[in-house]
Amino acid sequence: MNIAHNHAFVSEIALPSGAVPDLATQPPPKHGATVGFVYGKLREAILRRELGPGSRLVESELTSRFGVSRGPVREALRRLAGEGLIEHVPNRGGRVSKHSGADRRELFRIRIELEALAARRAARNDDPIAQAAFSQAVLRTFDDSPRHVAEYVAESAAFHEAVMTLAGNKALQELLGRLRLTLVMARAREWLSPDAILTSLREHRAIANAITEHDPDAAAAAMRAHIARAAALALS
Amino acid sequence: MNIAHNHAFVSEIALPSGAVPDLATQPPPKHGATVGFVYGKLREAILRRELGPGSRLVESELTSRFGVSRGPVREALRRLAGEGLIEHVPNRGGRVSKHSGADRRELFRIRIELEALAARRAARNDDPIAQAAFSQAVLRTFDDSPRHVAEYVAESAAFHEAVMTLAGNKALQELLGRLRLTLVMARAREWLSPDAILTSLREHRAIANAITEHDPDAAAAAMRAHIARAAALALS
DNA sequence: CATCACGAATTGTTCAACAATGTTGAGCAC
DNA sequence: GTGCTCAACATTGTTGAACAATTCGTGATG
Repeated sequence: MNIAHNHAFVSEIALPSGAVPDLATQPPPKHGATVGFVYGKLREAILRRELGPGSRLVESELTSRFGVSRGPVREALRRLAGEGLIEHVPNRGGRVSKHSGADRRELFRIRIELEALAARRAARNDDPIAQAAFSQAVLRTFDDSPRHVAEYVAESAAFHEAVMTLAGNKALQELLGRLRLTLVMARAREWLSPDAILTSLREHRAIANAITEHDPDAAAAAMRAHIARAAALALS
Repeated sequence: MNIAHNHAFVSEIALPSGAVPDLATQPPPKHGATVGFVYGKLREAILRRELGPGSRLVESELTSRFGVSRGPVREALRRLAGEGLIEHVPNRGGRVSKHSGADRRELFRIRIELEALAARRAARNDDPIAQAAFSQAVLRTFDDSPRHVAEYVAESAAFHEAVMTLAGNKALQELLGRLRLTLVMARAREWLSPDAILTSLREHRAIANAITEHDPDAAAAAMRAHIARAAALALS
């Protein structure tokens, strides 16, 4: 076997410097956490693009790199495959998924519908406790001070999370979480300008207002517009 | 351990007669198909309610019953858990999921949005080949002769499949397939009267017409109405 | 009656082996 | 050189046995 093949895990990674990812160093945690450990590490590596699209994920590589046995590795791979982050071909193992532009557009179309549904349901929620929690959670949205990109990415995730929570649809939350959109969103830094951040922030505000004013249609429409605009930016 | 516990797989099943499910008899198929085999058998048993909600799924039981080792069984269980058919509690194993009425309503709300999106996208598709395939696939819809429930369930699934295909959104198709709604739909026999079948059929027709006439809004609206009505029936 | 230790049942993980499949590359015919 | 066959080789799929860790019921103990 040739060199490139044997060192796939290292050689196919596109890293700025030659540093090998520190996937190996940590000790695998307690009993019952091994699968999650491997899953999390791989997921991170994929989202960070340390494992680029198309990279092979060879079980023996992973076992030695993480210091765990094949069982948990296989289960972690199955899980990643179930979420679409890797593709699994029988007898040929897993590779990190590649996503075409069309794929990403499809994903955003779905996300628009699901998030709009969440906004609509959230606006319909009349539980005062949940409402209070929501207001609390979206407080930051009404702060105009500038943020760094990383800050805003986290803030935005929290906002959408809050809407989802107020919507009170567990299945929806779970589904959206599993949507491979993570792959696209992970590159938010690349297209989020200070201007774009401000626009997004204002849109968040409009959505939050529509929700607290119990206007489902307005909330859904605002959310639609918000995601559609973000999608256009992300897909450009 | 007590009797009920050791025989959980059999004793907790709600079967009309005392017949033991024939899960054991078949030989596990070829290399590379073991996980899928176990997964499929379990999925079937769950959808058939041979494994009722709350039933425990003990690994050792399954290994002996299917004649495979724990590895594939665990992977099949993880997969079922990923799709929400079973719940997996660390160190306590899997149980068949129970779904509350609220859960089912949530699922239908999601399905309405996703199917409406599919109908809208399908109506927008202007590829003549795909259109021809669609027309071909939905031909049966325009046949008024009566059907048995089982026939119609399959026919309906094919119809929605055809819409999804014409929509050309793989992610959507996959997502909807994974939606635990299978659990609810599996009991369609119970609430599908001949009248309900006729109504559904006419709705399918309306949807198909809107799609072939390239009217996205009408198609989406018709699909919404169709699913909403079916949901109301299924949730009653 | 609370609680605590014990043990059985079960899951989580490891390890070593082998079977089945896919891939590669060298040699061979054309 | 091109295309083919075929035999290593790499990798996945599965098995089986073992052991560690965790949960839970139960009975002893205070």
